[in-house]
Amino acid sequence: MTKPATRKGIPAPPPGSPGWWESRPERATGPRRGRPPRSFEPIVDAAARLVDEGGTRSFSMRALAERLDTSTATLYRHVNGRDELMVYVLDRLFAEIEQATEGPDPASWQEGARQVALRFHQALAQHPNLLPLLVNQVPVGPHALAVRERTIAMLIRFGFTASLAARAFTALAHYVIGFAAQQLPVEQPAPHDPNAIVDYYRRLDRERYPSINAAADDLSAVPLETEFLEELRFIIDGIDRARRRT
Amino acid sequence: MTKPATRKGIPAPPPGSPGWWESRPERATGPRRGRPPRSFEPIVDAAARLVDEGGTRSFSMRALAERLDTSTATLYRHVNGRDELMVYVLDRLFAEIEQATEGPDPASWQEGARQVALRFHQALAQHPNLLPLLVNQVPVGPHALAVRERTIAMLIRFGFTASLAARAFTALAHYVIGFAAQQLPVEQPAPHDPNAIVDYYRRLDRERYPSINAAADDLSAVPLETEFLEELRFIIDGIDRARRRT
DNA sequence: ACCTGAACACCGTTCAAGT
DNA sequence: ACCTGAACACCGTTCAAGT
Repeated sequence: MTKPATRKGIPAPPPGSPGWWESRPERATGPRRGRPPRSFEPIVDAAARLVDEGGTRSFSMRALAERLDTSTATLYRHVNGRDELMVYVLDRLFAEIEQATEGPDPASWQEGARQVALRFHQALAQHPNLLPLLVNQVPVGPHALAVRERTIAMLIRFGFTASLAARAFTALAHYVIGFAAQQLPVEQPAPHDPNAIVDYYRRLDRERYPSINAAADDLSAVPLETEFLEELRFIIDGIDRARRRT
Repeated sequence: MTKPATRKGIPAPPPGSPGWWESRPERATGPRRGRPPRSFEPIVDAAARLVDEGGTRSFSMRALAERLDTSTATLYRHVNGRDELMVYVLDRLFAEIEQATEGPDPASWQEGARQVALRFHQALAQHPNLLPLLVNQVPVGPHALAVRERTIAMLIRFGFTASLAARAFTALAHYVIGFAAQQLPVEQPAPHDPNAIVDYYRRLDRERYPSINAAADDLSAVPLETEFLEELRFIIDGIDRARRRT
């Protein structure tokens, strides 16, 4: 576990004793500006780091307060609660994806769609512990909206109707999220063996599960990103067929 | 909240007082059989019902013990812990999906694939609170394996290679799970307005998000299952193109 | 042999009381 | 004005002690 070490054994000097105020960290050095020194953004920063390291499950307001050398009650003066905090932690993920939608148009819309989906997948693969935040939460933070807007606009420039473009974007997002949910090692600090599930399939009774067995050998040889791209091609090809129909 | 009413105000008769043993519920009426009266299965049953009603987040071993009129310590004599319990609760979902894979072969593999995916989707729509159990858990319970085996076997009978059949099944599962994660109201006992997100999009600055706005009107008119089926067609059409290449 | 009250080490959130 | 210790009402899990 990556829980920060407790300070329980090392109590801070009691209030009033010499130097107790100096021991408070991150004191504003100058006069107060518009924002207090430990305002919203640094809290989200620290929360994102904690979730990245230990997962949403082990994340706690107490651990966050500890990391920021403050109390949970102080956190609640800047943030409306754990759930709200997680909304902003999730938008941090889309800041990384946003880059993939910048720059000039790709050679084809297929290439553009592939790039956004792949970048989304890679961002999740790099921060798998953020995935649970995508369950029951359509990302509507500013970075998430930017990714959505630019991708749909790109498809429209390539001749998509607005409604098919939106449907295509959503289908891609659904696939990326489902893939991550099933294939990425979420909140398992123990070393995650990607072949464990294939081994499990292979050890199954061959008579009872002949087709699963027949496919298991093939599955094990393929790296995760190849599998992602092969399945992704299904969707992009299917979108292409729908586009030709319009 | 659907938490069962606490018995705190109404303590059971103290051990030793007359009739205290009789107040214990579900006592085996006959002699003990191989299994104790409150063994694994009834515990999973009750757990599945609790998760269905209140979600994984509000589910607790204490609430489960209360519902079964026993103590948490007793639960731990039959079950290895909350996580193990959730594995078996999830397999309950696949028992419902299994039916869709029984019976004679469909007219086409497309029809068969569509049916399994739709049934999976409908099972999740009926039990949305089970969805978080699909994050980071490839379902390997007996019913989940049966669905996997029969679907892959069906595709093989229609001329698929084993590896393409497995990839197709996985792609469909990923899509269904991702769709459910984003579109189904998970653990929100408050009335969930499916148009809320579309309204949110429509209220966005039209200059900053012109493409999102252009698509929003179309999205709102379509019922959830239609959207599911339209996106599903992308994948099935894409699988078809891959099949023709082999 | 089987069960459980009570404990242990945690949670998210709030508020009276401090400076 | 700003901060926080301590409390409240919870968790999952364990174990000594009961019958």
